[in-house]
Order: sequence, then C-alpha cells, then structure tokens
Amino acid sequence: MATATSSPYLASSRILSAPVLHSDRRGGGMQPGSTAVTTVSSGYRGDPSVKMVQSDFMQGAMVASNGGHMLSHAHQWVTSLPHAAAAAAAAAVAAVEAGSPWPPSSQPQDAKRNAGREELHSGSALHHRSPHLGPHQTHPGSWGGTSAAHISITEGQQQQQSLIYSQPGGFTVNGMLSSHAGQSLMHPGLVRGESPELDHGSQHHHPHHHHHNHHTHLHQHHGVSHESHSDEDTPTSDDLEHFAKQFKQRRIKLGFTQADVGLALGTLYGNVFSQTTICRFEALQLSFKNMCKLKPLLNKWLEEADSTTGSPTSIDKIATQGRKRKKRTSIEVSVKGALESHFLKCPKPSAQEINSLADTLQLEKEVVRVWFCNRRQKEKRMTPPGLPRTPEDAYSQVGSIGPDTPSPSIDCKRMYSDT
DNA sequence: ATGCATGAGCC
DNA sequence: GCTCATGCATA
Repeated sequence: MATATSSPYLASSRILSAPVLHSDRRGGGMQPGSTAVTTVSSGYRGDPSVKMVQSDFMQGAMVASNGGHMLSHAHQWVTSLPHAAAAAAAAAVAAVEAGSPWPPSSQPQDAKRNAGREELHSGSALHHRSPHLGPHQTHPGSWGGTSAAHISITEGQQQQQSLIYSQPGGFTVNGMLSSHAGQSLMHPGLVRGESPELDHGSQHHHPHHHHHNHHTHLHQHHGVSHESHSDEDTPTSDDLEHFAKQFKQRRIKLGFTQADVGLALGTLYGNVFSQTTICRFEALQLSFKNMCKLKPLLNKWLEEADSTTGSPTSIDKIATQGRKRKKRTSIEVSVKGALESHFLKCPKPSAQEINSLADTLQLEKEVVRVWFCNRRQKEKRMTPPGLPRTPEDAYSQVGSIGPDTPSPSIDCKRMYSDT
C-alpha cells in the first residue's frame, strides 16, 4: 500500500535529554479507501521466520501447519537507541514463578467467550465499571471462579518476563517515594488510623500458614473476614479484588493520580509503571499473575504514602525518550465488526486467514494480527468485576456458540488450501 | 479508561 | 507466530 513514502523514524540520538518532539503527526498519504486510519506509514520489523508452530493449549488446539511465506521486510519505527540504563537491566533476575498462578478454583486461563462487546459500543459508556470510592463490592467476576475448568494449572506459563525488583546499585534512587508530583498539593488528613478495614496483610499475619494451596472458596465476602495474606502466600482473587479496591480509595484520598503512583514505584523499586498499568490494576484488568506481582509493590507504596503524608517530595521525571512508535491505527467501526465476527468464529486464525482478512478489510496484515492478539488477551482478563452483561452484550452469537457455551471447540483452520 | 502497539521469551 | 506484560496515544 501506499504509505511507503512516509517518515522513516529517525530517532535521533538522544541520550537522556533529547526530547523527541517531532511534529510528525498528521495523516498524510493514506491509502485511498483504506479502512483504517493510520497516521503514519507502515513497515514492520522483519520476520523471516516462517514456522507455524502453535502448540498452544487452546481449546481445540489443532495445529495447522500452513506454509508460511512471504512478506516483510524490515523497517521499524524504532530506531535503535542506546539505552542508557540498559546496562543495569542486565542484573535483572527472573523471579520465581510459583507453581500455580491461579488459585485452584479460579482459573482464568480458560477461554470464556464473551461475545464481542466493548468496542462495538465504542462509547465505553456501556461499560459498567464505575467504582467510586464506594465500599460496594460487586463482582464475583470471572475471577471468582466463574470459569474454571481445566487446562494445565501447574504449568506456570513458561514465558515470563521478569519482575525485577532491581535496585541498581548505581543510583540510590532517593529511595523515598516521590509523592506528589507537584500537583498533589492536597494532603488529606488521612493517615493510618482511619481505615479500620485496611488491614491488608500489613499486619496480623499468622506465623505459619504458608500453604498456598487451600482451595479457594468462591465466596467473596469482602467484609473483614478475609484471611490475612502477607507476602508469603498467593493471594486469592478475592484478596486482590479487595486490595485493588482499597488501593484505589486510598490513592484518591491521598490525592495521587494513577500516574503518580506509577512513577513512585519507579523511584521506590526501580520499576516505573505507567498510568495505564495502575489503572488496569485497580480495575483488575490484569492477569492474576500480574496482579500478584504488582500487589506487593503497590502495597508498599501505600504504606509509604501513608506514612509520608505531608512530607517533602522529590520529583523524578524520566524522560520518555526513545522508541518511536507507530501511530495508532484507528480501525473503522464496521471493520471492527467484521473482525469481531471472525474472532467469534476463529480466535486464532492462521497466517493465511489473516492475510485474507487483511486483504478484504484493507488493513495491514500486521494490524490484523495484532488485533487478534489483543483480542485474545482481552478475552482472558475481561471484566473481572462482575459486570452484569447487558442483554445487548449477549447479542449475536454467531452460529453455534451461545453466550455460555463453555467450549468453543470450533475448529477454524485451513478453510482454503490455496494460496 | 482503553485501543492499538512494542518487545521479551518461548515454540 | 504466540502469549503476556506494559505503555503511548487517544477517545
């Protein structure tokens, strides 16, 4: 397609001070009739590998070894840049993965098909997630154990990046949290002592219970009867849910934004997180494992923030220099609908199918591929809080899959053996 | 708050 | 290529 003539992202050579402020945003030179609007051109990282191994434990994982082929050339938006701090990363150590990430009773790993929703409504208005600071507990959620069914539990997904609580010996990051980033001028008088139910494992921990194998009863009573969970045992879904809720409440009371927290975690542990991640944590939109990983960090931040209410602040700002990102592609609503339909029929299309789809929808193949990846990922975590699905949500269940059909054992590979 | 994207690590 | 953790950019 067109777009070839666009900008080769030349990331300049910034080290730590060069801001990447290019005024390169405008939609120029898009393919006529394109269904998606990408402001910038395309080009992907080369991908010479043509193997189709997808031995995944999916529902019906029927491998379809198609002949791979073609494509790609390389070109990336990213320009290699010398990561200044990259060196420090070498010290990263992969954390150990506990045997079973999810509590026995609540395995999120199973695919539950919530028929397409979300973006179709595009307004997000239909998203019924508006947890104010209210102490309301809703959702038994998918996490609670709505779906639990099978698949390898103790497999501990092999791939895991690391959770590096790295503390670069180099910079002693003023270990103190960088509370208010200049904006939170307000500090409510909320200090420890006013949240009686705030006893999330910060205290009262039994000196023994380290058996992280107790069946997680699906009941959720967020009252105050949850058994303590220090940092030793794996929290249950309920624990996380409860913690997330309280975390958000406190965070807001303390006057911090999600972004503030993300930065603070960086100065505290060396791991910075974005507003997005904090947001997703609060909304329980992360995988169980990911939630478990972040919980301790956020918990510490909470303690810090709590005891630091009203103390000086050290603002840390880390320049977001670096990788040039491809402009976000906006997929037309109609096209999204088409993608959704295909997803329902086949959540894991083969390369060939992706090609066809891309061709049909006039989207770049990579865009389509990524869309499916994201869609799958979303399905895995979606709506933790028991969001009551509106009738509209359960609409079009194409073909045979019902709103509750537990196993979409529908195969969908090789529909055409031609190419 | 979320959609599309990047990347690491695994097949 | 896939999954999974994360985040920029955006609605």
